[in-house]
Amino acid sequence: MWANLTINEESSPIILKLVIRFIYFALFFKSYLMTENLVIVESPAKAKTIEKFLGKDYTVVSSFGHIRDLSKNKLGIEIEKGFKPVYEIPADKQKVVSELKKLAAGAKNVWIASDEDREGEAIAWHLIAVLGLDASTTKRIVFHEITKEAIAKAIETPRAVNMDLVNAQQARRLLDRIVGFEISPVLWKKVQPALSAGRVQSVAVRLIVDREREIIGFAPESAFRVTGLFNGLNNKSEEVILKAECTKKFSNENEALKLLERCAKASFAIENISVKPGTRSPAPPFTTSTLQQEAYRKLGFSVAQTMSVAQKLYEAGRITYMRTDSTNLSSLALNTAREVITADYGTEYSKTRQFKTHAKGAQEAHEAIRPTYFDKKSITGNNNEKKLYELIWKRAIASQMAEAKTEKTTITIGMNPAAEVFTAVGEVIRFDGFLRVYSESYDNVAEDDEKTLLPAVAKGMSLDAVNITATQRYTTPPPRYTEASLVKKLEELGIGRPSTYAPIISTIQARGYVAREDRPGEKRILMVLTLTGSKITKSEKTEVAGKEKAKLFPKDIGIIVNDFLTANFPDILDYNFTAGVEKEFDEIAGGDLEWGKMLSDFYSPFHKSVDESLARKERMTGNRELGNDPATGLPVFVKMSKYGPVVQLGEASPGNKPRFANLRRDQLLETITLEEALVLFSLPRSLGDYQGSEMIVSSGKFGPYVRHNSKFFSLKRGVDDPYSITAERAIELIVEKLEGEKKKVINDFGEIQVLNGRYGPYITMDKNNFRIPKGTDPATLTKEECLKIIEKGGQKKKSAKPAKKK
DNA sequence: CAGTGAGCGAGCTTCCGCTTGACTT
Repeated sequence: MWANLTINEESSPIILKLVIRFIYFALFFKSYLMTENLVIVESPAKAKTIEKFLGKDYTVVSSFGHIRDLSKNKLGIEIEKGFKPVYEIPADKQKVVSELKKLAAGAKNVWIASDEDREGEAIAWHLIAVLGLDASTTKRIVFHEITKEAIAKAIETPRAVNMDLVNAQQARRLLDRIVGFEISPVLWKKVQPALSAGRVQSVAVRLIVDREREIIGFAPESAFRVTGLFNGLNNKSEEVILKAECTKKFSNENEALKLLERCAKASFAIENISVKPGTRSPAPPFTTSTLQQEAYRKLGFSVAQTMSVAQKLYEAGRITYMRTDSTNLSSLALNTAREVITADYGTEYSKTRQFKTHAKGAQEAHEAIRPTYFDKKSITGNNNEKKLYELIWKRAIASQMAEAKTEKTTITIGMNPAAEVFTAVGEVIRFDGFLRVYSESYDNVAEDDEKTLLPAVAKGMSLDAVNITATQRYTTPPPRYTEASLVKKLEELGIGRPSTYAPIISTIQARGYVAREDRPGEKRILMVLTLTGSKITKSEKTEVAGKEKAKLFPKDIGIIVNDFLTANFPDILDYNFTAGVEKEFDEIAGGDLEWGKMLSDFYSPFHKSVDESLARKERMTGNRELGNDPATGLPVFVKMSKYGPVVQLGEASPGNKPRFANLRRDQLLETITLEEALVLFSLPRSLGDYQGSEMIVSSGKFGPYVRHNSKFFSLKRGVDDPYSITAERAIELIVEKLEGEKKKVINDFGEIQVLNGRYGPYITMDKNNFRIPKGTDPATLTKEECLKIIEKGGQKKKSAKPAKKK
């Protein structure tokens, strides 16, 4: 859009200024006078592309998504007037709207080309209303792919706005507003201020809380897994080595020992060899959700990071739209993919196919995510952009390639006298097909599950056991969600949309309901029995269990809110609630249900439970009594205080303030024990003297610290623990920080200092920092030179601090 | 830069889905 041209007039010479003004003027007139046809789409990048296809008679502009919404701070629904919505133009949309109004007034025809889904139809309807267009002459057009043919076809077949679809959107919007704006205030009263609830976020939190409880309740069981290493001579007299696993697992050490004893006296031979051909098919091209999952697994991107990199690629014209639930590819894409595959890999590698979209509630307004031009294997850009682009390219290309042909071989080794059998499974790829380009990653793949090529052996061949090992294995609880696996689960449940997956993840963290955390895990001892020759030895092995990296953990406030909501609003917290209302939205869209009726049927029972939950007196604090402190005999409680989860020693009474201590990050009100709680009262504690002053370790506003000589030294997160830190380690921290501070000072002129900072050397005076010009050696700067730099830098606007949220 | 933790009451918080820039260090 011309208004988005950013040329800095101030810094240009006068002649250039005039030229720039002329260009603005010309563009202004082009839009006003010469526009036969004004086409409005949702995204500015899309507008740019389409304008190229449509030629000079068309001006294509963007609405930047929705232009009107329910009022920001009030409910915005007149419930007693049959759920009449009160729409407003948000402050940040005023400018777009007034520009669109001007353009529309000067155009002969207005074409509205918002997406062909519920939201897009509503955008079209709002545009007609807000821009004051004539609904009977405004042309509503749609296309699912941005190709010349699709756009030309759309222009030939305009239609009117589909009011049923608009009403389905209004029902969705109002339902979400009612749920969010009626339940959230209940939480402010019953739990804590500034909390929130909603159809989507509350279920997302529930998934994480429910999963955590499964993990808490999980009792690991152990079994013994027996593997053998065999050797023998094949019919070419070559020595072969074969690793095989016993098909049976043994529930205890004694049973495993019994098998090993039998193995010691047994002989082994190959009982059977089975070879089965198989195929593997490529995954569909990316949707938003699968892109987020794979970018997380293969590139380690967070969900938000994936979206911001993808946005860059989209704006640069490298990929198609990145917020989509469709696996569809345009016929143009199918053809160019085929050409690239045939040219690069040969005809036998090409297999053109279209994938069906399985996602629940998919609206398929766009194509799948794919490269705009398949012949571009890589692009210029920063590293992340390159990596994500290549991932998208490979996935889309692979989706149009032939299946891989595999051969799975299973060798069965029998014992004589017969007891158990061992099997070795190997897989070879006979034709790589799409695997030549791309193989999909999966969550939670067992590390020793890899299948390899097996040696050439024949049925009946006798084998010797080099060794046979029985290793204790523990069952593992269901995995905690990562950002990406949560998105996958939400999509399966039909909850949330491609444009909201990333915001959902950030909302539930911003509210403090869940947090992305690591856990070091705990060492666990495994029993190992080994048979070598005829001797059985017993040994131990350790493994780390429960180690977590960047997983979503529920926090106490999330658990309390979740329990309150599931108790008071079970229907809305039901995993199938969205699926149910989506069905009704579909009925509204099909003209089979009146949207006002749907809302009123929902509202009466819902509003009743809002009133009932408010009427109950008690507040939710997660209060739990753990027992009595053996030292003082006082009762020990845990609960959610105004500032977070605490343990409390003794009851509060007039004149007696009980002791409080914060829970640690990795503790929950629900699971903390009396012993663990009592440890929390051991802070602040003395670590003895260092250089004649006492070291006191405690935990403050910014986490645990050591205080020495009235200076503070933070403990290292994930390394040090205030309850167990030793004096030696504390001294290390003190020395390290003091030395670092020494290095930080390059030159000290009193009120002016030259310092080494995170972003390199800088000058500081009166708490204001100034950048040192490139090419200047900071060590040689004199006080006068520093003053000059400060004077120059002082002219720049003092940067306003970002608004602080408390 | 290194606590708070009760209760009262003013005034504030909040939803989901479409879209991009703002904004720093």
